[in-house]
Amino acid sequence: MAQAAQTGQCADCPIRHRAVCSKCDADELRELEAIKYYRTFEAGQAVIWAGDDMGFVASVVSGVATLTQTMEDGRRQMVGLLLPSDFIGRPGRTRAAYDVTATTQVILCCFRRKPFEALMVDTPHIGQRLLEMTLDELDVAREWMLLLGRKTAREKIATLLAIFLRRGGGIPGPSLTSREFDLPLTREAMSDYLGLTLETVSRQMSALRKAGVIELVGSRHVRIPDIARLMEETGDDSDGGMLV
Amino acid sequence: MAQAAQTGQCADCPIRHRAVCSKCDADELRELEAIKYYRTFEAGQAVIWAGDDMGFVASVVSGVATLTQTMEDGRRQMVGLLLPSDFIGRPGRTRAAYDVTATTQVILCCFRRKPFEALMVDTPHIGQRLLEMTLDELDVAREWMLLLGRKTAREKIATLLAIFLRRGGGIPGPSLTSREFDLPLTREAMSDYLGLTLETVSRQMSALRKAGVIELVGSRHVRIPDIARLMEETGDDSDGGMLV
DNA sequence: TGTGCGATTTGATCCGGATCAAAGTCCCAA
DNA sequence: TTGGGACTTTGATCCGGATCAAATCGCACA
Repeated sequence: MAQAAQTGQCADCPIRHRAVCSKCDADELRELEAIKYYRTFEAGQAVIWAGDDMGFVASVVSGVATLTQTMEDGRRQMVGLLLPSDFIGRPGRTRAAYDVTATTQVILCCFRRKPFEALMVDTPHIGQRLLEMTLDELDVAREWMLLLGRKTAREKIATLLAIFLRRGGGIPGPSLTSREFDLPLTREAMSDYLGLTLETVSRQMSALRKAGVIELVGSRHVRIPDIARLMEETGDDSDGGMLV
Repeated sequence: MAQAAQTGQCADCPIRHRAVCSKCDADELRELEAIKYYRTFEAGQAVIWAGDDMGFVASVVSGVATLTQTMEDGRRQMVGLLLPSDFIGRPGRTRAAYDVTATTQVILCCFRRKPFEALMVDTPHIGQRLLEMTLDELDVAREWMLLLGRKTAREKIATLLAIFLRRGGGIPGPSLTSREFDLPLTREAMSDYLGLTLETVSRQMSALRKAGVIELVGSRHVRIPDIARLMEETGDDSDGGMLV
């Protein structure tokens, strides 16, 4: 959205700018235009369940959705956090592999699968853009694996807050050292993200509050008085994550 | 390798068949041929370190290598297991993001980056193939996240053994219910894969041995007397993993 | 045939996060 | 304005896996 605003183009649908057409070439956009439609989901609503037929691919226009995997006995792990401009679905796959759930109101820009795939064949740079995005997602997944496998509960929470900070707004400059925002996830969804229980998430949020790393207004609004201080808690190399 | 043998083509270099050229079209292969070269690494040898300049992309011809991430204090997490036909490197990235290490003798089929990227522009189906492979890797990463976040130590070990079983040989048919193989990883590398300590890996291997789920010949050779029994231990839906 | 060293196993103990339980808070609807 | 329900916090206790420590195995090499 921020980028769209900067270029003055494609204000209503990020996929034009970021997901498919990095140059906004007119001809290809006309094709995409013809097969796109919008859908809105309310907070808590399921977009699709794993195993369901999925006749579309989509780009998140606004709001937050999650990708989760569930084991037979109910253990759950989030495997994707979908923020505006993120892509949902995969060409060539007709059944959803994961549960997709809106955690806030979400607007999706959908493309029917078949025409989208046909368009990809004719338009190499849609495929190129999708490759770039998928490689970025793979990097995200690998950072996430380090978090799940090796970080402590406290580091996990700090890292998640840093991720919201990074993805929610611009990159903080030297003059901007504090930030505040609303958490788009419940404590339970945070626990699904981090591989913890919701009680541990709550306890560690309290611990970070008591340590002065964060301030809480209600349970969902967070203020970070000192971003550098938060980054120290993540276990990551100093501001490595913020520089990418 | 198995597939290459089946088609009777591309016996020496899997990238021809699986990584880049799913059809083995002659013209494109000639181009690839011109920029490819082989490198061999011994067990334990580093292929490249995170942050190093990386002038090539490559396909694993034989052997096993790993992708690992390390935190400042030494905590380590494996984020990729590279088996024959897997691809290393990413177009457009000049510095390695992860440590790559050979865990057995490894032969790589390398392509110098620049010519490879140039070739990708002219040859859409190389890009398409790479997109498919990257999407598959993303699915692997997401399964791995579920393992790291939610599985018990015993389930983790059983899952890893099942992964070796699946990727090491063909898909077991109804008549083939047992299998044996050499572990390509040390206990320590297994612990880096699973987000455990090496002591826990060793203990759980012993536990599975005592329970009759596996048999050990020395510490590295494993026999699985009953694959279905092993699958029960993984925590996954019954044989879901074997059917893909 | 030792000898030394890395890899592995096993034992004892500790601790971080899970589990079980009970309040507390907030918000919406009647 | 109050009652109910979802979400969150906090407390008490437990337990799986980490940590610290010490054998044991296996093998290349003198």
